[in-house]
Amino acid sequence: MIMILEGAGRMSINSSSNLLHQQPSWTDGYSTCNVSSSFYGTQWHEIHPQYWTKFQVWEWLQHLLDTNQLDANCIPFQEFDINGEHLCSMSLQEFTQAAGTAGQLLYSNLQHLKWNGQCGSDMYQPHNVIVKTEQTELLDSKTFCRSQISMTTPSHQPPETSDVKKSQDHIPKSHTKKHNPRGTHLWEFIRDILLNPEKNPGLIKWEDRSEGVFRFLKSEAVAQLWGKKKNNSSMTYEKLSRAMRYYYKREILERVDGRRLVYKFGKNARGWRENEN
DNA sequence: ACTAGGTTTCCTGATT
DNA sequence: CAATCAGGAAACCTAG
Repeated sequence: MIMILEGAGRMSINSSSNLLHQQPSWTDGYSTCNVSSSFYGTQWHEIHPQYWTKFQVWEWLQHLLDTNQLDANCIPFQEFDINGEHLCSMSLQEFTQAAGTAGQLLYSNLQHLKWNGQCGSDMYQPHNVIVKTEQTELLDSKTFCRSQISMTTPSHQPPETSDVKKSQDHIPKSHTKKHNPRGTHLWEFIRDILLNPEKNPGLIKWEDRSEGVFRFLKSEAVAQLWGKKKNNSSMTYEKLSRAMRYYYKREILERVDGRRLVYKFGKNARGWRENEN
Protein backbone atom coordinates (compact mmCIF):
# COMPACT_ATOMS: atom_id res chain seq x y z
CA MET A 1 0.00 0.00 0.00
CA ILE A 2 2.84 2.27 0.79
CA MET A 3 4.28 1.58 -2.56
CA ILE A 4 1.28 2.88 -4.37
CA LEU A 5 1.41 6.18 -2.64
CA GLU A 6 5.09 6.56 -3.05
CA GLY A 7 4.95 6.25 -6.75
CA ALA A 8 2.31 8.85 -7.16
CA GLY A 9 4.75 11.58 -7.79
CA ARG A 10 5.78 10.33 -11.17
CA MET A 11 2.69 8.67 -12.37
CA SER A 12 -0.71 8.83 -11.00
CA ILE A 13 -3.19 6.20 -11.84
CA ASN A 14 -5.93 8.73 -11.76
CA SER A 15 -4.23 11.22 -13.89
CA SER A 16 -3.47 8.53 -16.36
CA SER A 17 -7.03 7.54 -16.80
CA ASN A 18 -8.17 11.07 -16.68
CA LEU A 19 -5.85 12.05 -19.41
CA LEU A 20 -7.21 9.38 -21.58
CA HIS A 21 -10.64 10.39 -20.67
CA GLN A 22 -10.07 13.94 -21.52
CA GLN A 23 -8.92 12.86 -24.88
CA PRO A 24 -11.58 10.63 -26.25
CA SER A 25 -10.97 11.76 -29.75
CA TRP A 26 -9.08 8.67 -30.76
CA THR A 27 -12.01 6.49 -30.01
CA ASP A 28 -14.38 8.59 -32.02
CA GLY A 29 -16.20 6.51 -34.52
CA TYR A 30 -15.01 3.27 -33.04
CA SER A 31 -16.42 0.88 -30.65
CA THR A 32 -15.16 2.01 -27.33
CA CYS A 33 -15.93 -1.37 -25.99
CA ASN A 34 -13.81 -3.19 -28.47
CA VAL A 35 -10.99 -0.84 -28.21
CA SER A 36 -10.80 -0.78 -24.50
CA SER A 37 -11.27 -4.41 -23.89
CA SER A 38 -9.03 -5.92 -26.45
CA PHE A 39 -6.34 -3.41 -26.96
CA TYR A 40 -5.83 -1.09 -24.09
CA GLY A 41 -7.22 -3.23 -21.40
CA THR A 42 -7.47 -6.92 -21.26
CA GLN A 43 -4.27 -8.50 -22.31
CA TRP A 44 -3.64 -12.00 -23.40
CA HIS A 45 -2.43 -13.20 -20.06
CA GLU A 46 -5.53 -12.02 -18.31
CA ILE A 47 -7.88 -14.36 -20.03
CA HIS A 48 -8.01 -17.91 -21.16
CA PRO A 49 -6.33 -18.52 -24.54
CA GLN A 50 -9.63 -19.74 -25.86
CA TYR A 51 -10.92 -16.21 -25.80
CA TRP A 52 -7.94 -14.41 -27.22
CA THR A 53 -8.43 -12.10 -30.12
CA LYS A 54 -5.96 -12.16 -32.98
CA PHE A 55 -4.19 -9.30 -31.41
CA GLN A 56 -3.83 -11.12 -28.15
CA VAL A 57 -2.48 -14.16 -29.97
CA TRP A 58 0.20 -11.92 -31.38
CA GLU A 59 0.92 -10.46 -27.98
CA TRP A 60 1.47 -13.94 -26.72
CA LEU A 61 3.79 -14.76 -29.60
CA GLN A 62 5.72 -11.59 -29.01
CA HIS A 63 6.03 -12.47 -25.38
CA LEU A 64 7.44 -15.87 -26.21
CA LEU A 65 9.99 -14.31 -28.49
CA ASP A 66 11.08 -12.00 -25.77
CA THR A 67 11.21 -14.42 -22.91
CA ASN A 68 13.08 -16.93 -24.97
CA GLN A 69 15.36 -14.40 -26.53
CA LEU A 70 14.33 -15.50 -29.95
CA ASP A 71 14.71 -13.49 -33.07
CA ALA A 72 11.49 -12.08 -34.45
CA ASN A 73 11.63 -14.23 -37.55
CA CYS A 74 11.66 -17.43 -35.52
CA ILE A 75 7.92 -17.17 -35.46
CA PRO A 76 6.03 -16.34 -38.65
CA PHE A 77 3.36 -14.09 -37.28
CA GLN A 78 1.40 -14.22 -40.49
CA GLU A 79 0.80 -17.90 -39.83
CA PHE A 80 -0.96 -16.93 -36.68
CA ASP A 81 -3.50 -14.50 -37.96
CA ILE A 82 -6.06 -16.42 -35.98
CA ASN A 83 -7.99 -16.01 -32.81
CA GLY A 84 -7.60 -17.91 -29.59
CA GLU A 85 -10.26 -20.42 -30.34
CA HIS A 86 -8.55 -21.44 -33.51
CA LEU A 87 -5.19 -21.41 -31.79
CA CYS A 88 -6.39 -23.74 -29.08
CA SER A 89 -7.66 -26.19 -31.63
CA MET A 90 -4.28 -26.58 -33.25
CA SER A 91 -2.33 -29.77 -32.83
CA LEU A 92 1.36 -30.02 -32.18
CA GLN A 93 1.79 -30.97 -35.79
CA GLU A 94 0.01 -27.89 -36.96
CA PHE A 95 2.15 -25.74 -34.73
CA THR A 96 5.25 -27.30 -36.16
CA GLN A 97 4.00 -26.77 -39.65
CA ALA A 98 3.24 -23.17 -38.96
CA ALA A 99 6.29 -22.24 -36.95
CA GLY A 100 8.90 -24.90 -37.60
CA THR A 101 11.08 -25.69 -34.65
CA ALA A 102 9.46 -23.00 -32.58
CA GLY A 103 6.20 -24.86 -32.98
CA GLN A 104 7.01 -27.19 -30.14
CA LEU A 105 7.65 -24.31 -27.83
CA LEU A 106 4.46 -22.58 -28.81
CA TYR A 107 2.47 -25.72 -28.43
CA SER A 108 3.75 -26.64 -25.01
CA ASN A 109 3.47 -23.15 -23.73
CA LEU A 110 -0.10 -22.95 -24.92
CA GLN A 111 -0.92 -26.26 -23.31
CA HIS A 112 0.44 -24.92 -20.10
CA LEU A 113 -1.70 -21.83 -20.36
CA LYS A 114 -4.76 -23.79 -21.33
CA TRP A 115 -4.64 -26.11 -18.41
CA ASN A 116 -2.90 -24.19 -15.72
CA GLY A 117 -3.63 -20.62 -16.55
CA GLN A 118 -0.91 -18.20 -15.84
CA CYS A 119 -2.35 -15.83 -13.46
CA GLY A 120 -3.09 -18.20 -10.73
CA SER A 121 -5.90 -17.21 -8.51
CA ASP A 122 -5.69 -13.63 -9.61
CA MET A 123 -6.76 -14.48 -13.05
CA TYR A 124 -10.40 -13.91 -12.68
CA GLN A 125 -10.55 -11.63 -9.77
CA PRO A 126 -13.41 -9.33 -10.42
CA HIS A 127 -11.62 -6.20 -9.39
CA ASN A 128 -9.00 -6.86 -11.92
CA VAL A 129 -10.63 -7.99 -15.02
CA ILE A 130 -14.04 -9.15 -15.71
CA VAL A 131 -16.36 -6.25 -15.99
CA LYS A 132 -14.56 -3.24 -17.16
CA THR A 133 -15.78 0.15 -17.84
CA GLU A 134 -13.50 2.12 -20.01
CA GLN A 135 -12.18 3.78 -16.96
CA THR A 136 -11.53 0.84 -14.78
CA GLU A 137 -9.74 -1.05 -17.43
CA LEU A 138 -7.36 1.76 -17.90
CA LEU A 139 -6.01 1.37 -14.47
CA ASP A 140 -6.48 -2.26 -13.89
CA SER A 141 -4.72 -3.45 -16.94
CA LYS A 142 -1.54 -1.85 -15.85
CA THR A 143 -1.70 -3.24 -12.39
CA PHE A 144 -2.01 -6.54 -14.02
CA CYS A 145 -0.03 -6.68 -17.13
CA ARG A 146 3.39 -6.83 -15.69
CA SER A 147 2.71 -9.50 -13.20
CA GLN A 148 2.80 -12.64 -15.16
CA ILE A 149 5.51 -12.84 -17.64
CA SER A 150 7.84 -15.54 -18.57
CA MET A 151 5.82 -18.60 -17.99
CA THR A 152 8.39 -20.55 -19.87
CA THR A 153 10.10 -20.60 -16.54
CA PRO A 154 7.07 -20.86 -14.41
CA SER A 155 7.50 -18.37 -11.72
CA HIS A 156 5.56 -16.16 -9.56
CA GLN A 157 5.87 -12.54 -10.14
CA PRO A 158 4.07 -10.40 -7.71
CA PRO A 159 1.43 -8.31 -9.35
CA GLU A 160 3.38 -5.16 -9.34
CA THR A 161 1.27 -2.18 -8.85
CA SER A 162 1.22 0.52 -11.40
CA ASP A 163 3.44 2.59 -9.24
CA VAL A 164 6.43 0.48 -9.10
CA LYS A 165 9.11 2.93 -9.93
CA LYS A 166 10.20 3.74 -6.46
CA SER A 167 8.66 0.91 -4.62
CA GLN A 168 10.44 -1.73 -6.56
CA ASP A 169 13.49 -1.62 -4.41
CA HIS A 170 11.76 -3.46 -1.72
CA ILE A 171 10.31 -6.13 -3.90
CA PRO A 172 12.54 -9.16 -3.61
CA LYS A 173 14.67 -9.53 -6.70
CA SER A 174 13.66 -13.12 -7.11
CA HIS A 175 10.15 -11.99 -7.71
CA THR A 176 10.85 -9.39 -10.31
CA LYS A 177 12.23 -11.66 -12.87
CA LYS A 178 11.23 -9.90 -15.99
CA HIS A 179 9.95 -6.44 -15.67
CA ASN A 180 10.51 -5.54 -19.24
CA PRO A 181 7.99 -7.77 -20.91
CA ARG A 182 7.39 -8.62 -24.49
CA GLY A 183 7.65 -5.97 -27.08
CA THR A 184 8.14 -3.17 -24.71
CA HIS A 185 10.40 -1.34 -27.04
CA LEU A 186 8.85 1.73 -28.47
CA TRP A 187 9.34 0.86 -32.09
CA GLU A 188 7.74 -2.55 -31.52
CA PHE A 189 4.85 -0.91 -29.78
CA ILE A 190 4.37 1.38 -32.76
CA ARG A 191 4.75 -1.50 -35.16
CA ASP A 192 2.17 -3.55 -33.34
CA ILE A 193 -0.36 -0.77 -33.53
CA LEU A 194 0.23 -0.54 -37.26
CA LEU A 195 -0.08 -4.26 -37.73
CA ASN A 196 -3.40 -4.44 -36.01
CA PRO A 197 -5.66 -2.06 -37.85
CA GLU A 198 -8.78 -3.37 -36.21
CA LYS A 199 -7.25 -2.45 -32.89
CA ASN A 200 -5.90 0.81 -34.13
CA PRO A 201 -8.55 3.45 -33.86
CA GLY A 202 -6.95 5.85 -36.25
CA LEU A 203 -3.85 6.41 -34.21
CA ILE A 204 -1.17 5.66 -36.78
CA LYS A 205 -1.56 4.94 -40.43
CA TRP A 206 0.57 3.40 -43.13
CA GLU A 207 1.58 5.90 -45.74
CA ASP A 208 3.47 3.41 -47.79
CA ARG A 209 2.99 -0.09 -46.55
CA SER A 210 5.68 -1.73 -48.65
CA GLU A 211 8.25 0.92 -47.82
CA GLY A 212 7.43 0.95 -44.15
CA VAL A 213 6.40 4.58 -44.11
CA PHE A 214 3.81 5.53 -41.57
CA ARG A 215 2.30 8.61 -40.04
CA PHE A 216 0.98 9.49 -36.64
CA LEU A 217 -2.58 10.66 -36.87
CA LYS A 218 -3.11 11.24 -33.20
CA SER A 219 0.30 11.81 -31.82
CA GLU A 220 -0.68 12.68 -28.30
CA ALA A 221 -3.05 9.75 -28.05
CA VAL A 222 -0.29 7.40 -29.10
CA ALA A 223 1.97 9.00 -26.54
CA GLN A 224 -0.64 8.48 -23.88
CA LEU A 225 -0.95 4.86 -24.86
CA TRP A 226 2.77 4.41 -24.78
CA GLY A 227 2.85 6.09 -21.41
CA LYS A 228 0.18 3.77 -20.20
CA LYS A 229 2.22 0.80 -21.25
CA LYS A 230 5.19 2.16 -19.42
CA ASN A 231 3.23 3.30 -16.40
CA ASN A 232 4.08 6.85 -17.12
CA SER A 233 1.13 9.12 -17.29
CA SER A 234 3.24 12.11 -18.20
CA MET A 235 4.35 10.79 -21.53
CA THR A 236 3.92 13.23 -24.37
CA TYR A 237 4.51 13.14 -28.07
CA GLU A 238 7.37 15.53 -27.56
CA LYS A 239 9.16 12.96 -25.43
CA LEU A 240 8.08 9.98 -27.43
CA SER A 241 9.41 11.59 -30.57
CA ARG A 242 12.79 12.13 -28.96
CA ALA A 243 12.99 8.41 -28.40
CA MET A 244 11.95 7.88 -32.01
CA ARG A 245 14.75 10.12 -33.19
CA TYR A 246 17.28 8.02 -31.34
CA TYR A 247 16.23 5.18 -33.62
CA TYR A 248 17.69 6.93 -36.63
CA LYS A 249 21.19 6.25 -35.50
CA ARG A 250 20.42 2.61 -34.88
CA GLU A 251 18.70 2.38 -38.23
CA ILE A 252 15.53 1.10 -36.73
CA LEU A 253 13.95 4.14 -38.32
CA GLU A 254 14.95 6.17 -41.32
CA ARG A 255 14.46 9.85 -41.52
CA VAL A 256 11.65 11.16 -43.64
CA ASP A 257 12.39 14.76 -44.38
CA GLY A 258 9.88 17.48 -44.56
CA ARG A 259 6.91 15.47 -43.50
CA ARG A 260 5.56 16.02 -40.08
CA LEU A 261 4.69 13.02 -37.96
CA VAL A 262 5.97 10.69 -40.64
CA TYR A 263 8.51 7.97 -39.96
CA LYS A 264 9.88 5.05 -41.87
CA PHE A 265 11.10 1.72 -40.62
CA GLY A 266 14.77 1.14 -41.17
CA LYS A 267 16.69 -2.00 -41.89
CA ASN A 268 17.02 -2.94 -38.27
CA ALA A 269 13.30 -2.92 -37.66
CA ARG A 270 11.84 -6.38 -37.89
CA GLY A 271 8.41 -7.75 -38.29
CA TRP A 272 6.63 -4.96 -40.07
CA ARG A 273 6.73 -6.27 -43.62
CA GLU A 274 3.75 -8.05 -45.04
CA ASN A 275 5.70 -11.07 -46.18
CA GLU A 276 8.53 -11.03 -43.79
CA ASN A 277 10.03 -14.23 -42.62
C1' DA B 1 27.34 -2.79 -6.67
C1' DC B 2 28.01 -1.91 -11.39
C1' DT B 3 27.00 -1.52 -16.34
C1' DA B 4 24.78 -0.99 -20.82
C1' DG B 5 20.87 -0.26 -23.45
C1' DG B 6 16.84 2.09 -23.95
C1' DT B 7 14.47 5.37 -23.04
C1' DT B 8 12.68 9.78 -20.35
C1' DT B 9 13.09 14.48 -19.33
C1' DC B 10 14.55 18.98 -20.38
C1' DC B 11 16.25 22.34 -23.26
C1' DT B 12 17.66 25.55 -27.09
C1' DG B 13 17.05 26.55 -31.63
C1' DA B 14 15.19 25.75 -36.33
C1' DT B 15 11.31 24.72 -39.28
C1' DT B 16 6.59 24.21 -40.83
C1' DC C 1 1.44 31.25 -33.03
C1' DA C 2 1.44 26.27 -32.01
C1' DA C 3 3.16 22.04 -33.24
C1' DT C 4 7.14 19.52 -34.82
C1' DC C 5 11.75 18.41 -35.65
C1' DA C 6 16.74 18.07 -34.16
C1' DG C 7 19.99 16.70 -31.10
C1' DG C 8 22.83 17.37 -26.84
C1' DA C 9 23.03 16.33 -22.02
C1' DA C 10 21.87 14.07 -18.13
C1' DA C 11 18.80 11.41 -15.29
C1' DC C 12 16.36 7.10 -14.90
C1' DC C 13 15.25 2.20 -14.98
C1' DT C 14 15.77 -2.57 -15.63
C1' DA C 15 18.05 -6.78 -17.00
C1' DG C 16 22.15 -9.02 -16.60
